Amino acid sequence: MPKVLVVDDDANIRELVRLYLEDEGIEVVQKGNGAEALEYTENQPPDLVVLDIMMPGMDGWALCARLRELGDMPVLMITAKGEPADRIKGFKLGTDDYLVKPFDPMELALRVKALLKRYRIAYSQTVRLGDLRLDRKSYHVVNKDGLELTLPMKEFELLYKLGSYPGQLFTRNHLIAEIWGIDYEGDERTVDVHIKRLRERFAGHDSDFRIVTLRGLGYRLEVYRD
Amino acid sequence: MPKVLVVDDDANIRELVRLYLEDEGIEVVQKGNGAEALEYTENQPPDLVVLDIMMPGMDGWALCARLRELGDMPVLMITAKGEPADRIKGFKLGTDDYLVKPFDPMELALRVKALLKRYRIAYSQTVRLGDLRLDRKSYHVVNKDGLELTLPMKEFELLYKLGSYPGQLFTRNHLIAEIWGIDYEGDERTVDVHIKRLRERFAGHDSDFRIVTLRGLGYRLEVYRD
DNA sequence: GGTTATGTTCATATTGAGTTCATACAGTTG
DNA sequence: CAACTGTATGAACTCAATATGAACATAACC
Repeated sequence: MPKVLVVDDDANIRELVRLYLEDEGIEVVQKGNGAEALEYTENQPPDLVVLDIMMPGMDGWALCARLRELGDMPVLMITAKGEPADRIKGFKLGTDDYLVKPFDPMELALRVKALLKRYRIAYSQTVRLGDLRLDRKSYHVVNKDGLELTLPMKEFELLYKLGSYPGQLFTRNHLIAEIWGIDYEGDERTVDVHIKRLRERFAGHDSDFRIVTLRGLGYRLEVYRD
Repeated sequence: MPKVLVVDDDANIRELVRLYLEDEGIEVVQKGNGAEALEYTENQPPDLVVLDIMMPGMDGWALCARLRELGDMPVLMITAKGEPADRIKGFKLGTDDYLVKPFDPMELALRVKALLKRYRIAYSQTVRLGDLRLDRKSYHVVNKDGLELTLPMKEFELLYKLGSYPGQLFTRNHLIAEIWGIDYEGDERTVDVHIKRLRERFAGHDSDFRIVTLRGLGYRLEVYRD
């Protein structure tokens, strides 16, 4: 899950951006000023920065350069200035893309995704399991013939998680922490039940994968074909 | 109906682009080389140009500049080169957006639409749902037989939004942000009520679509026929 | 002003995803 | 091959999320 740092003094805009990016399965961290953004980036550099160039008492261009020194990540600029001169200056400094206010948040999301893709930052909305495709946008499982299957949320998340790292072992705790949240208080056996349901759901489809139990350890998904 | 000129030496790519743009209600004119593109533009300048920068025996950048002299329309560049230097050059010449080959034609269509919107080029916003057509200009829903149905604004916006991205999941938050505005303070359940009204409104018409609930997630519109 | 159309809120009914539980089964170990 | 431990499974149960009907509020219209 890629992490995007959004730097803007306007909390409304930050929230707007967060909403749209999170819908795309992108983690969003918000900072309201350059100092906080720099401090955060020093410790935990994000994968990409969305930066409003016009913030009070701050040189956005300098901030951009400093951020890139720290993390060397792509930066998408937001600017209210539409003058070509400014845009060019931004690009010279190494901005990777820009948007002019007021912008369509959907377009922002599209551009962020395009940047992540261009910079090959691990990010995929979809997971492929043989002929199956898990689409996180629609929570659909689609097979090659276009047959669709809608899974309940937990089942989908579980299969998606397992399928994201085929062959890798996941302990119940790990799965619970990822899907149910770190503060889940319920029974570990719940995972078993969802695994069971996934298994029987894909039993007839002479599957492209199977979920293997590692006794005493957890589960692992194995893909047959590719 | 906006008109877009597509300039590329590869007829396959031109066709691909045409297909996707026409689906969006955009008229497409194709030219295979710069000379033809210039000649056409002199007489009937299009609203926007999609231009492949890498064509044999031709300086794409010069062509871009010449086209803009003639019509001063936005230009979307397609390029196989990903180097920053080239991108900057493109932007200096006044390119408004660009895509790197190989590109997702859907994304191209999205960007073209965004550009048209940004440049306030009249663009009838319609969405097709099977035999239904949602016309955002009149807030009318028209079926194949020409029967019209005027929806209340919120219902229309909701159906329009869902129908713009069929199959895609929309959270309530997302829908509220888009339709009611980011600072809407009201109840999330309001969305449910409008969904319900849409459902019963189109219940009898053995519909072209249906709105599916994804429990815990949101809603999704599914189209049956096309 | 009266009337209708639209939008929102609220109370209640309904659903089904998620969880728990009891039991059966399977793998492991001495 | 017991005895034990971990997992599978079917079914019951729970409860939050959604659907729904209706009241209410507000804007548009005549």
